[in-house]
Amino acid sequence: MYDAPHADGTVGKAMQVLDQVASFQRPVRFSELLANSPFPKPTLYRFVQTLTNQGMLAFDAERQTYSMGLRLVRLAHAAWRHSSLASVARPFIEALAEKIGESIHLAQIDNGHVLFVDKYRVTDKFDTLAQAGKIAPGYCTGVGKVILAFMSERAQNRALEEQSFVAYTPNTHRDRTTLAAELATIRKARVAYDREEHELGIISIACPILTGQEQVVGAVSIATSTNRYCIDDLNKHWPDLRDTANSIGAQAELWQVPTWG
Amino acid sequence: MYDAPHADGTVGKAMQVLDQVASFQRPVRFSELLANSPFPKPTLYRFVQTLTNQGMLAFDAERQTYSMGLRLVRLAHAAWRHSSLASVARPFIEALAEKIGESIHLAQIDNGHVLFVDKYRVTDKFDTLAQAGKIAPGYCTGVGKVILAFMSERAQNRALEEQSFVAYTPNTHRDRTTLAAELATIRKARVAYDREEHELGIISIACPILTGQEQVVGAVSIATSTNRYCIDDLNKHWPDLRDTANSIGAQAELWQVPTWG
DNA sequence: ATTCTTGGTTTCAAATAATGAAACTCGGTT
DNA sequence: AACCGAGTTTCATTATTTGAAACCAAGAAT
Repeated sequence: MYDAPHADGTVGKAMQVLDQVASFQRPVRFSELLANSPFPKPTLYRFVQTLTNQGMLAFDAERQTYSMGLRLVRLAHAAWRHSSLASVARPFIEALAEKIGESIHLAQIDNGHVLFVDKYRVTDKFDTLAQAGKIAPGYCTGVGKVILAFMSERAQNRALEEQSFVAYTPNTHRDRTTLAAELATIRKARVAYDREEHELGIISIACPILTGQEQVVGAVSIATSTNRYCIDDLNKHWPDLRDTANSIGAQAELWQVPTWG
Repeated sequence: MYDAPHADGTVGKAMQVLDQVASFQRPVRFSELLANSPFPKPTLYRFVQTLTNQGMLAFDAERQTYSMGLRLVRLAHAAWRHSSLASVARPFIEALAEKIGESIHLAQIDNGHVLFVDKYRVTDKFDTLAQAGKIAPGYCTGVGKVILAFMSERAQNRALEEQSFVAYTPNTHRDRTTLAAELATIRKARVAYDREEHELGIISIACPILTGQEQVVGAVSIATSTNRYCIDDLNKHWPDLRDTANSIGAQAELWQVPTWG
């Protein structure tokens, strides 16, 4: 077996339980958790208790179900402001969105996953938490592919290793080889396209957000629907998108210093 | 001393550390944490290590600082959708905002704290994470006071007990007695006002969100600036605000059942 | 150069907390 | 009345956490 996300101590196990609860996309009963848990009944029981006490989980006594706790919202607020690109990126994204009038996505890497940290929709402007925090597969989204393409070889391998390829649409990559080929191309071209690979009717163009030393920290994309535009149309926005990505990258490096103002 | 959020086990302590990092509103060095930590150096060190491994904290090697980790954003996404009123409340808030054209706030209680879970600004519509997750003092905001007023006596006492009164403006309540008097009034009137008690120039009107059994689950408010409107103007919107709050309360109870659709 | 500090990391035996098999409780069956 | 199944508690065993002390590296002071 591979190195696995080996539990570091009790805390690690507890976080594992948190993840498990989150993975059900709905309130969940203890017995359901137990069914796919590596932990024996009393152990799991105590974890769930503790986490509920701590406000990391919420227990609905009425329905005897657990869901994620509000304390997480409080903590995530800080995370979003200090560890995500979103706060730095907002003005740039806003400017870009105003200019071209399409939805803009901002994504980051979280432990191999592509994590959406912000979203600007033309219709209702920023729509953060409803969309942010969502995770998406890396191999079939614009932002995901461009991030993968610019990862270090080591990190890329690790990410691809544990990737299982689900065919969301006829265009979705089905295995590692075809994907690897495209990633190489993307790295050269410095731009990635999603040609209805994740959802039929949705296409996007994505650019990497890089540090001075060419380290990927995230990606921005313009997404649209095929009944409005085609890839070639999106391509016209490439210079703007690239500039936005660069500005965000530059700004991200400058920041951090005055974070404690 | 009072009952304190007594650590339940190792996990509880780790969460305490998370809170501590969040409480600094900026990336923080290990030594700074150590300075106000109840834990001895190696213990704290290991917690911080573990949490970083787990993605609950993020370590900036460059600057040797810790901040909140992105994993929290992912987890909070689920929390927000399943445990907060926000997802249920959105359509109602949106409707109200459209109708009256002022900012709407939605707040909930998280372990005694008033937690903002959503915010709709006229200018840029929803602005969730930038504002949501923020905590605000209960005794000097509209939503806070109305929530306190409708709490059970026990819960209210506990909340007030540990409240320290900071005088943000000349209008802020300075002690428990004057506040208690107003809370009684609020409970009767079923509406609370913030008369520039938290920030000069900002006033608001707030209604409680109640369950069928008159349990507070949160509050909605309309906020505006004194150079646009006065309390009397806000009062004209009271019926609309009350109706919105009631609708949200009703809807919140209906929901939960089909959460797993 | 050499010594002192300060901030961070590691060791290791003792103290503590987590563990899980089994037993128990409590509604709701059969 | 016996029987479930889901949830909860016990308690002796085991594994983890704990923290005093020692260590290390890199600046600052001598």
